[in-house]
Amino acid sequence: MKHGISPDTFPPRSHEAKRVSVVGAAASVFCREGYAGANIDLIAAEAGVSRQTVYNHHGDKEKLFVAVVRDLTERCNAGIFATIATFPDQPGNLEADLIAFAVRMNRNCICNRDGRFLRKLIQAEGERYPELFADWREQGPGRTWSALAARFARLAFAGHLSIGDPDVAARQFQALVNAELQITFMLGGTPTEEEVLRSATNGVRTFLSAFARKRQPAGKQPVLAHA
Amino acid sequence: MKHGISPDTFPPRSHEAKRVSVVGAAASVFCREGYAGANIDLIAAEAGVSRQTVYNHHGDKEKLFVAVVRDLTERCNAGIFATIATFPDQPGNLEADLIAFAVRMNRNCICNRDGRFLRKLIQAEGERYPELFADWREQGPGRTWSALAARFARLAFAGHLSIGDPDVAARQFQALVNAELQITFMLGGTPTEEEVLRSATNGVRTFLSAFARKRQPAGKQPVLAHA
DNA sequence: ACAAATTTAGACACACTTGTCCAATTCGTC
DNA sequence: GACGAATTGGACAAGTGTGTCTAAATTTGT
Repeated sequence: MKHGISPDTFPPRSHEAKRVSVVGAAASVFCREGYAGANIDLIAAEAGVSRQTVYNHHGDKEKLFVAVVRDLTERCNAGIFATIATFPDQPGNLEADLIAFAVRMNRNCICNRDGRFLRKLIQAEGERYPELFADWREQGPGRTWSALAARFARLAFAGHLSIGDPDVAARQFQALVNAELQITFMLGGTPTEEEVLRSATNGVRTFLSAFARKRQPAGKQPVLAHA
Repeated sequence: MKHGISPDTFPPRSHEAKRVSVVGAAASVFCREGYAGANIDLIAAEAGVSRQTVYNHHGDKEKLFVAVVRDLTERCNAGIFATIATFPDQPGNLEADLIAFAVRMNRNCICNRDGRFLRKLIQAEGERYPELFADWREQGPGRTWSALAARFARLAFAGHLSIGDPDVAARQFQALVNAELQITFMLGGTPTEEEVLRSATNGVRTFLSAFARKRQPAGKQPVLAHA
């Protein structure tokens, strides 16, 4: 059964496939039940492997937890940076472009599986494993905020916005755009596409009301006059 | 020892005092360790009572957890409404008054012991006990948001602000004022007085930039020109 | 098809936790 | 000082979870 085209992708497939399957199931169970409440047997069952395989691959409950956090952190950061790369540097319609960007950010980074899981793990276990989340804090918020701030600074430099401190503006943008999703996030739920769009729309409009450039060529004001 | 003035407050003191002591210790341990990780022996030790006393008073781990949540919800809501009562209806200096209000809200409701504990319990166990947090959601966010929105509506009606939807404005006010505290909140920390003040100041300034009334008597613009 | 590595199911020891029971002690009240 | 209620510390059974071990079954590479 080694003739070129085999239905299973690769020789070392099952092994690696099981590893990621275990990490995925572990993320789900750790988030649902908390670290203390998580049960290795349940993780193994949910991953479709035996308990012994879990121990063979990751050795320990705590090591498995660390692997889960590292995995989530890595994928979440990648997603956030990929989305920041789609920031509208030369906006046609500033309001519409920023709303679309905010929706992308929410859908691909904040509300997706990895984002919700990582957020919950940080909230639940962040105090108990401070050193574990240190590199999340450095490479996550530490880098993404300034990356986003740089994009807003460029937008201001190009004359589309009037911003005092780009770091503050970036954080306030995020806060405004998620303002109406806080309670849903708190309870671990996933907001509907419509809720995301409405929160983003309201947030971007307020953001632009506050940061629209003060002096602009006559007759070329950005379109904000909906509400 | 029942003569009017006794050093210990009341006849039925020890009994009730122990009850609240247990609930307080339980809140602390449930938050630190999660429901599954919380240990009755540890709660008893932290409350300074024996394990049997915990069972005598609350009967069950789950009943104790419910008592903790009810207690926290009640006190938090009381604090929030008491603070909303101090909303500046007739502001002398709108910016300064709103900043002071935001700082009060943070210090007395969001960052204090009860606020942090309740938030963490909701985030950690909200999915697993949906019915338990139902009345929190109704009487907590459900009422406090509209109470705050009503205050902003009055402020707009009196001509101090130009607001489209008061509910949206109230949520965005909260989001802006806490924008720079999100990461600290996530990790369960307590921001410093200075961080609270800075976040509130930046948030209120942006809020007023967005919602300052559009037409105002000449020469009476609110003071926003710091940054 | 064969040999090596991996996976599996089950049993197992060990530790921990919950909730109960009970005798001894302490506390509040008269 | 004495009575009754509450509290304490400890022992206890039952259940659960972690991590290890083993022999059998399966999969993988050659």
